[in-house]
Amino acid sequence: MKFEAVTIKDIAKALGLSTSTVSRALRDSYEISPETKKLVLECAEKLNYRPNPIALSLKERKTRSIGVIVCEIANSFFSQIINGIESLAYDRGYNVIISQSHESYEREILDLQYLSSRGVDGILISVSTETSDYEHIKNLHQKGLPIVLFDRIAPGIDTHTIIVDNFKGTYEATEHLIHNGYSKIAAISNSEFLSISSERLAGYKEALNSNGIKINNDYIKHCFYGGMVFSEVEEAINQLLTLKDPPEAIVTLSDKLTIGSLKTIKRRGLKIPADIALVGFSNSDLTELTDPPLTVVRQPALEMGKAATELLLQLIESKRPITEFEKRILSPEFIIMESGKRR
Amino acid sequence: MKFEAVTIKDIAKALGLSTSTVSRALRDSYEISPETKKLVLECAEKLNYRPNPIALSLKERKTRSIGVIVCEIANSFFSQIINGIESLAYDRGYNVIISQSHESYEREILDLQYLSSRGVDGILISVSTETSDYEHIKNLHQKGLPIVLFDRIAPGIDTHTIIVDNFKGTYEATEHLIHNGYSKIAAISNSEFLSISSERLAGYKEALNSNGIKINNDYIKHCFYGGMVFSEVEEAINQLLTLKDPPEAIVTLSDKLTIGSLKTIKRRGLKIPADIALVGFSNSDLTELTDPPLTVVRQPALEMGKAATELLLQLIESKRPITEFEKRILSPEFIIMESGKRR
DNA sequence: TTTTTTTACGCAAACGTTACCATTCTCTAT
DNA sequence: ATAGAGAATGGTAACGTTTGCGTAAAAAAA
Repeated sequence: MKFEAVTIKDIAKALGLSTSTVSRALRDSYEISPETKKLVLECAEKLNYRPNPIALSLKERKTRSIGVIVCEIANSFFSQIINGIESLAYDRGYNVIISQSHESYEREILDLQYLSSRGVDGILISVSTETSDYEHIKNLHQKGLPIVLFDRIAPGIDTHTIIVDNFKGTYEATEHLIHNGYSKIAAISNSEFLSISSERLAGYKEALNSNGIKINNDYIKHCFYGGMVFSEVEEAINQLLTLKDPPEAIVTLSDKLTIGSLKTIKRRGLKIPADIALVGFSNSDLTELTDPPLTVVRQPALEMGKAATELLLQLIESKRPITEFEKRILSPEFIIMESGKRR
Repeated sequence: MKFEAVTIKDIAKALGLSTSTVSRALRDSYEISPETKKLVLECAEKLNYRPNPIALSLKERKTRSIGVIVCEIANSFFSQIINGIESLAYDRGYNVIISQSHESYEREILDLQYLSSRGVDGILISVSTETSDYEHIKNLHQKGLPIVLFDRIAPGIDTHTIIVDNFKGTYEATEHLIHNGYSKIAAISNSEFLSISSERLAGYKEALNSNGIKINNDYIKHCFYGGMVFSEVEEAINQLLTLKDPPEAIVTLSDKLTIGSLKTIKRRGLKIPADIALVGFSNSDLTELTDPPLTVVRQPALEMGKAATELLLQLIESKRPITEFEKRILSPEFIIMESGKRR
């Protein structure tokens, strides 16, 4: 059923040449006479010859494709990242193969195995929330497969990493609330395992600290699945609001948590920021349209995707082994709207 | 730099067998004795053998990968679709290779060429807004490459298609406005070339018609880039609002148009629905949180992705040529909130 | 015992391409 | 004249796998 492609052999046969000559002519080798080259090129054009990338892959042991593993595609932040990845990969002639971990450790292992066995030239990965053991990644990396980590970093792997300044993000968000007169500020974070969680929480704590506010551990909630399970967020908010001394403001440390919190708070009939203030990470393009418009920390997702791809291709295409690794940190954008304003 | 994979040869050498025997043992051929099979299997396990899919692809002329072309990944609707595609493809052992057309005809041609030359087994495509000539798709399809069209259909191509009941979507949305007392209802649509545009506009017109409202062509606006260019939407809204007899409600016929319109209307300081009502297509997960909560037509994107993949794999894996094609139409969901309520 | 059948395996070609080595000419310099 | 160099091309192996065909040995039938 599949259509027959024109091969180098067909050209050779048509012209009465050998395949080696044709191959060399196509690659513009100095060994081939100009006339033959012209003949071959014309014939190739006429027959609409397209080199077979699979055959090339087999020979060169390169596939010109890169694998991407994220928890979820249908998430503004990650889809924007993928947009960046795809756009740069496209320019450089690489395919992008997408895999989702759905926040599952097992699935992440399978994805990784699958991609590497499919012979991708390199992998971009943002680890799943369940992942606390990084051996599967480390192993593959030690075997020589180029890997670049982005957003959610796996510690102990010697390679390029690219993240946003998470500390700064929450620091600014928290301080914004403090400057607006809040001092009872809670934080809702992703799983404690994730690098982004500790970095972001550190920013939150430091903002409180340097403004002389004592940290209250009851005000810090972790949602293991980062809001992928809505009830988790609901539960966290409920716990916070039923404390004997409930918080007056909440900082949410990831996109889904922000949206989930907003939804929960509104469903409880509370007004933002009158009853409770809310600021958090989000890359949704609707945050300025919500009620109230959300004050958010926005990550430069497109750039992150591009930068990560840039670094990965650098690793892939480098002749000699690279031992110096870059840790690129992009600055988040802090967009002030209404949801964190003074009451 | 790339790690060496274990091949069938390594196993053969280790066991003093021929590669054919090993190959057959691994495929559990009846020609191989149980003892040899056991030996081979154990050895494969021990050496951590993984079959090389590239070599297989070259031999079988199958890559077990499918290509997807959409205008933009960072769009709720399409990222949800891709989520569906990826999940089903994963289950069936296929890779998903993503390409974006960025609503460009040229780019779509390149994407298609690229994917087919990369040897994907089939393609899922939702055409770009610029595309009005479908020869590039038709050609590939006639050469035998399995293609399934979804959402934005290319006419004149004999294959499976999967769409949402676009007519019904706008019909319901428009009628909802009418039932709420509106009769001056405008429509903002994508490019006239797109199949979804005509289908959705037809629903709008029919709803007006069957409720005895005359169609006013000044009330119908087309945004060629479907809201990818924000100013387009702004312009359309401005034109509508400066008519001598301006509309009192707007139906937006795609996700980006809905969001763009909401943004524009709010920026102009108008209240929804008090000053102007707004309902439209959207798959964003934030529409219930906007101010006001948006009444929307939601497409079952995940299902669409799965269904499209299902149909494509059916095409790919079928032994005999398929001549009977399915046109699957899914029902949209109409979610009533505030933005289309009576004033 | 001899012939036939079955069992269990090896050989080699093929998928499309490239790279190394070899071969045939045609010049040029001695 | 003749070795040597250079130009232009062909032959072949290799990448990893499957598969049709061939064949030795063992088992079954005669």
